[in-house]
Amino acid sequence: MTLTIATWNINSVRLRIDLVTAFLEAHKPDILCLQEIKCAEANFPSAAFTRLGYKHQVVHGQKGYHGVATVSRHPFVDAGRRGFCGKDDARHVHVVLPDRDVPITLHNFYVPAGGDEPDPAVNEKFAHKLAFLEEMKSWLTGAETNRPAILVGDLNIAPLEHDVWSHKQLLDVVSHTPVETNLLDAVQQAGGWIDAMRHFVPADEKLFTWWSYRAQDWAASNRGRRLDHVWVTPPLRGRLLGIEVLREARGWARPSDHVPVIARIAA
DNA sequence: ATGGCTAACAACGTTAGA
Repeated sequence: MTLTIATWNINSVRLRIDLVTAFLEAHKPDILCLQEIKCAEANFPSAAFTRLGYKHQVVHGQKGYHGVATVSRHPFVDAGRRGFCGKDDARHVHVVLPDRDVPITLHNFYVPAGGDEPDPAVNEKFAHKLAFLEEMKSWLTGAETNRPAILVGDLNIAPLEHDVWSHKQLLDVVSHTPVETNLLDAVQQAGGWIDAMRHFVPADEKLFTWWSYRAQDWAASNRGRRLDHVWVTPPLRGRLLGIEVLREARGWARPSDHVPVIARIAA
């Protein structure tokens, strides 16, 4: 038995609902975690998911931008959401999945992008991003490490050299600056999280999940970044079966700039 | 080195993405 979990920054779930349903029909994950749904909860296209069997839905949305949702074919034991940095800007939701003995907690995150200037003194969006990560580090520490847990989402940081098309050229670019990559590493260490994507793909191999809309030819220039992540705690390490990055989705009609990442776990 | 694109909305420019 396999538990299949997909994560995808969809960049408007209403605009791209047909892409989402095509993806679900083709890949049939048990659970799909979406980021940047860009709608209020009342406007979430709930029926389209229910029609395909994803009737268990937890949505943390707001009008216009950000927003996350986790939809599933199987019921949740529990669910919740958390506001970070004293805001309720719809960047997190979690669900609890029944498992063999101890239930699995599944976090779905949309970390702030951080704006253009990588200096918290002059750019409050970057300061917010760093504060958000600090809060993640404190909150996800300790207890989680010994429990089965999964953390997915758009973390808006490409931590390793080969998570970007050019390490040197992106060292000063928000998403790959040392202050961000060091802080993300601290979040990971604090919770004992394992990078499930790099568990399967060697660190010296390029691995991207996002390609800018601004490229003339995204596939030819291939100036991507790995901004989307799947982490698991040690109790799930031995149950990791594989990771798939659906690169082809970037070439679909009117695509998101992010592609789905699919994780398979022995159930 | 720069510019390049896409989406939402009490919308036709602004804010946000990264």
